[in-house]
Amino acid sequence: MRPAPAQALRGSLVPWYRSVARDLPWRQDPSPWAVLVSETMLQQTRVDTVVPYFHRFLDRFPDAAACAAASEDEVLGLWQGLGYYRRARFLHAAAKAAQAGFPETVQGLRALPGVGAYTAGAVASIAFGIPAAAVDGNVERVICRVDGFGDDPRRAAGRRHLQARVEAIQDASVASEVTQGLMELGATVCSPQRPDCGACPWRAVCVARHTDRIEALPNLPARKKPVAVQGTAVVVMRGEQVLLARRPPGLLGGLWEPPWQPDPAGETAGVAALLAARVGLPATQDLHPLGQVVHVFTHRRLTLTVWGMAVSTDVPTPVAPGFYEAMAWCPRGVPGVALSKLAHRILGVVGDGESG
DNA sequence: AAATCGTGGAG
DNA sequence: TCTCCAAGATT
Repeated sequence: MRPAPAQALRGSLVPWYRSVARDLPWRQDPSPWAVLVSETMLQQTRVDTVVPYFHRFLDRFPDAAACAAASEDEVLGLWQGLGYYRRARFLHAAAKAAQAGFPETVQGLRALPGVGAYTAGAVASIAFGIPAAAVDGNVERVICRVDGFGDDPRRAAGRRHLQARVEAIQDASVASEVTQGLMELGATVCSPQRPDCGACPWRAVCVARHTDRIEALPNLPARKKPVAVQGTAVVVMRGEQVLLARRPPGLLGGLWEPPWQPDPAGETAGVAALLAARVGLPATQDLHPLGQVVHVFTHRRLTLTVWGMAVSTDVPTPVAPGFYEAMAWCPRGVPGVALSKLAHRILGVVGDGESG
């Protein structure tokens, strides 16, 4: 069995998409800015998770100019809890870059910060009707299966193959429908496990289905498990205020949190006092253990021992030591800065102690 | 090429 | 509880 002609795939895909397309918020107003925001938020993130963030973000920033005029802290504030926070900083930078004129070509879009091959193709096709390929995880899976493509689609040769195949399926008259139809098919029918082949517009021509390789494709390398890391956090209270620190670019970059650090070589003893001293706080004999927090990132499984400490109200704001960009005393209830889920969990340990 | 970078839902 | 992994980009 040979792969189906691109024209035949397009011909059955587009009518199918028009008949089943979900009513998603970014499909109501496919303006370039709204599409860029949605595509950025949707990177490695589920639709159901993104929807409320998308509404809040576009409500505050209806266009790129509004976002460009805002502070990075405010943009991060609208992103808190969504993860992969670098996306928010990139989007903010892209909004500023777009003040010179929103790019209307694949090349121009690709030059925006945080916009890679997929996002450039998605915005070009959905917002501008350009017949560009947008190969995300859904499209990768759908194409590998319909073609019975057994190579690793993430390697350079595989990526080129998928890119060319989708470009062949594309057409200027239905560019948006092809891009969204391919993703809709992967998201709602051709799922990673137990795909609903009976509902697939391509069931008659799917090579994987006819050779019983549906579950085996796409042929992806096994992913690695997160590495276990131990660390120590310090929650310093000054009356009703808690000490928060702003992280540098990288992990949770730009977000605020109670200070923490990985334990050096598995040593836990004295790390809390060391951390407090580094932050420039007075006598640390008040330090007491409050509990533990476990937080799993994509590549790290972090177990933090949380210590508590109270200082008098005349203690000034500590000087940010090396790692952190800044420190501040913030109201514990409504800090007013962007916090990660990890930070919330650390602060939650204090709440648990008080209520229990 | 391989690491890095969050979070939560589903099975 | 454990595994998988989701509309990726960058270095």
